[in-house]
Amino acid sequence: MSDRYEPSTFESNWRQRWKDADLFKTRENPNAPKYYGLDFFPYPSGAGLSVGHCRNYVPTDVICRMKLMQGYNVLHPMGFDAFGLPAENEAIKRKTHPAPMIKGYADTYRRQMDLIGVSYDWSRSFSSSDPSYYKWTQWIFEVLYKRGLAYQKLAAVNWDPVDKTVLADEEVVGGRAERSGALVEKKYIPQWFFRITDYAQRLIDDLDTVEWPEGIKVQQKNWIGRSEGVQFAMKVQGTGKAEGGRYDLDSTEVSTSGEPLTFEVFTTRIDTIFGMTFCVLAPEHGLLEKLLQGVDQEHRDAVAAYQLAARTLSDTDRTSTTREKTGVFTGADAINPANGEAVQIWVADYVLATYGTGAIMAVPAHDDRDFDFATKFEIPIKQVISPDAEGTAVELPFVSKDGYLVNSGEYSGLSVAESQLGLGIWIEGLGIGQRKIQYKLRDWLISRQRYWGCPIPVIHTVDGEQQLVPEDCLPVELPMVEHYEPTGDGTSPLAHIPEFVNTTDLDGRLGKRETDTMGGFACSSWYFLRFTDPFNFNQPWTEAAADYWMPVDCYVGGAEHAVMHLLYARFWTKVLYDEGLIKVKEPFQKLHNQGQVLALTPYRKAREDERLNVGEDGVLISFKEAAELPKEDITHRWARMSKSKGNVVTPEEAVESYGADALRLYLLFRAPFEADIEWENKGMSDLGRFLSRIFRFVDSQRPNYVSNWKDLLPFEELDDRARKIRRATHQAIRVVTTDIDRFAFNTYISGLMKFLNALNDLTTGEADRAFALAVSEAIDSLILLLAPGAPHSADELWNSLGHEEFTLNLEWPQFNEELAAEDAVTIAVQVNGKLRDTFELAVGADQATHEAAALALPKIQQYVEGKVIRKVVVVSGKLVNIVVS
RNA sequence: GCCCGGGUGGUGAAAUGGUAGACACAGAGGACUUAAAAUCCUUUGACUUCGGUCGUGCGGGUUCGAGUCCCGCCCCGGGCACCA
Repeated sequence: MSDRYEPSTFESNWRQRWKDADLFKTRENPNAPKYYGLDFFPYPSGAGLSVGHCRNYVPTDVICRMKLMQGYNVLHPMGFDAFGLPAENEAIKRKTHPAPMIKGYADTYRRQMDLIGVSYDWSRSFSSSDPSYYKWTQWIFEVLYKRGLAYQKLAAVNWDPVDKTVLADEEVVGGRAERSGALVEKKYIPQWFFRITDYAQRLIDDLDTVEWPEGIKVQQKNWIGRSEGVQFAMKVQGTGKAEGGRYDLDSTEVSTSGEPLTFEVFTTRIDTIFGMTFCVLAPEHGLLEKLLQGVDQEHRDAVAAYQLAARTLSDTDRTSTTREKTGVFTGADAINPANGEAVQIWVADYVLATYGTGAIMAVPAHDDRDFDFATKFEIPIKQVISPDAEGTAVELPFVSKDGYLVNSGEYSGLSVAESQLGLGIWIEGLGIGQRKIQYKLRDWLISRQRYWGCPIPVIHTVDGEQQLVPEDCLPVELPMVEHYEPTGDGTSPLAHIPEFVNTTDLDGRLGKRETDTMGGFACSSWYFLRFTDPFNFNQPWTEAAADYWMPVDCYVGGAEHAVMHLLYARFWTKVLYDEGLIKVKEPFQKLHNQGQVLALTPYRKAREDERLNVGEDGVLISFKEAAELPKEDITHRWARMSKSKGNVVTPEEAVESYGADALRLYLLFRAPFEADIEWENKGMSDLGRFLSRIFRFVDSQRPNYVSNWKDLLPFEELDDRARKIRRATHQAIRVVTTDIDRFAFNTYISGLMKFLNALNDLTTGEADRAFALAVSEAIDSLILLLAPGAPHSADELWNSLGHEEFTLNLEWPQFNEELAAEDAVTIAVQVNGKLRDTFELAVGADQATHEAAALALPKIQQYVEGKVIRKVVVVSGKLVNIVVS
């Protein structure tokens, strides 16, 4: 063996030997605890992996390898999120079919993952587009359907009337189709939804039971958007007789049938109800049709025109915050139930039809949006909240909830909190409304009018009824066809394949299959369950397998999935729990988000005729281009590694030039796991040098190596040097074990470096028997502690000492607190909190000894002389602080 | 605008309220070498009258003691964005 790290001479050999030995096959020893380590389900893109993608695979691998050595049964699988739009678009571009294409890409991913030595059990691998997998995706769809959680309803899509196609939100720019330039319309077509809103509260509550980054939990909570408020009915003035109440509804400014028209509003600020000076209905509000019958022609036309405009505007533009508020008066008034005053009813698109009731009470004095609107349309503004109980007038809008009511009848003088409760109860007592909890969360739209996805297992009968495809007829297979491109009429390409569409229903009559497919997020919402039992032909998983392996102990991936994937997977897990199919309510016990890998990327200054996108201060150029331009025209910036930026370093390049273990250690060492890495190839050679130092150390100590040190060391009389070697060893075991457990991989590696430095310092001079035994323990420990991070090198080193086993099959070293303990510590001495001196003290000395020793120091006496000692703080084993005055 | 992260030497970074800068990189000096590479050793926060003084984005506070806790700001990154 060499005395340096020469990856080309051994790394690929070890990978072959691991493969031949089936080393990574999941072991299921009875009585052993389990550990389930999982990386996010990747979509295998044609660009292949970059070293950036390895950022999460390597740390998960390190922790799984350590857990295995610690005696756990480890499940560490990998598969591919193959269905979905990215794959289909790529296949269309390449004029090929997505199935073979994605298979090829997945093979590349697998080859690259193997190349860096990640210990995946490939025997459990699958793709979400495998019929044997999506059969069960459909089966779970049916579970949801039967529980009333999957339903079809009309929903708006962006429709391009020229290209006759459905557009994604990002394909609509300024209300026009990016490609055709046509004014985009909202088209209502039936779409499938999952009723995730039923689970809103549980999705909030159970976040308390998982160990996730706090930021991700907050993002999910914000997304679900719970708010507490009051929903109540408003009556339209003059549209009915008063029911003996306090309102004068006999006015006939607006007259219709005689039935009072009402609409509901939701507010979180019921305390401001006396400040309501108008109401706003969303342009899509259902009341408008009736309401308009009773108003004059002029108002009717204005509202109709406004509604038309709202319909053609894209959601993105409509909700742009920079846009000035728009709206029209309906000509009708409503009654404020709090004080009986008439308030104008307006229509404006700043009120969303899809949230709450699609109508609001507007209180311009205490709401920014209402204030803007009232100012523009010269609607009265009435202050009803004041920062103090005296009712001081303040600059409006005053939106703080820290205040007191004024001009609010009998509620004047109460605090916001008190009056919210009181007014809520009053409204309920009046029978016109109730306190209510609203969520921003919408139902999950899963329909895609696209080919490359999991077919929805529904049959539409001639009577227009829906039937589920019976379980024994699953999966509804995606037909292999040559043409699968979007069709131009807004329907799925599947709708144009008669052999697919035409079928018989459960009663033997002609029926039509559902032709929408499920969006990719459905497929990735349960794959972690399938990994527990991936080739079960009869069930999605066996109870025993899921009960044993679930939940995922450690789930690792990018923070960009903070909401969507993680929320959907949690939702499905809860539904499956409710159905009694699994025993966990949450799928992922611990979650970790890796930082990004950034690469230095060249940009050039914009030319005079060029306009840059917002937030950009240069034009992205290739490295080739950068080499040709004058230096002063180029700036380099750190940008996320991606093929489109041309700044990618591939695992192949890294392994070829620096070695897989050097790459792995560099990824671990360069920065904390959660932090971004600024990539530098040189960093890999730095870590390669560290590996070389280990090889050199082992090589130099080989003559002293005693392989059965374990049997002999306990009986050996140790001198000071041997004791120090053992201390360094056990301290290293302690720090490495805890660092890997707490996901601190950078300090894991620096712990190894420190250990090696200590060993190099301690292994000088003559070798005796005690030394040889202590060094042998140190060598074994060093190799084993290195093994999760640099498995090729560890196996090579272990082998070079005459051993046959794979390090992965060895036991993880245990540390002994007594051996790791220092016998003397350095005590810091402070005077008034400032460090003045230090001294050595035996471990375990009492407080009086600390204090006496500190005060005896000449330097300290100088500082204390002539002053009164007020107090002496002693932290045993750490410091003495003398407070003088 | 709101919500999350983060701001520590020349650089990447460490640090359960207890000696700030561990571990590396880069720099400087030296050893080995004909020379280079590789390797090894020493040194490296700033200032200093060599006694010390100052230092973790800024300003306050709590504490015997604050990078760490609290309050108010500034800057950078990310998420949400008219959700009533």
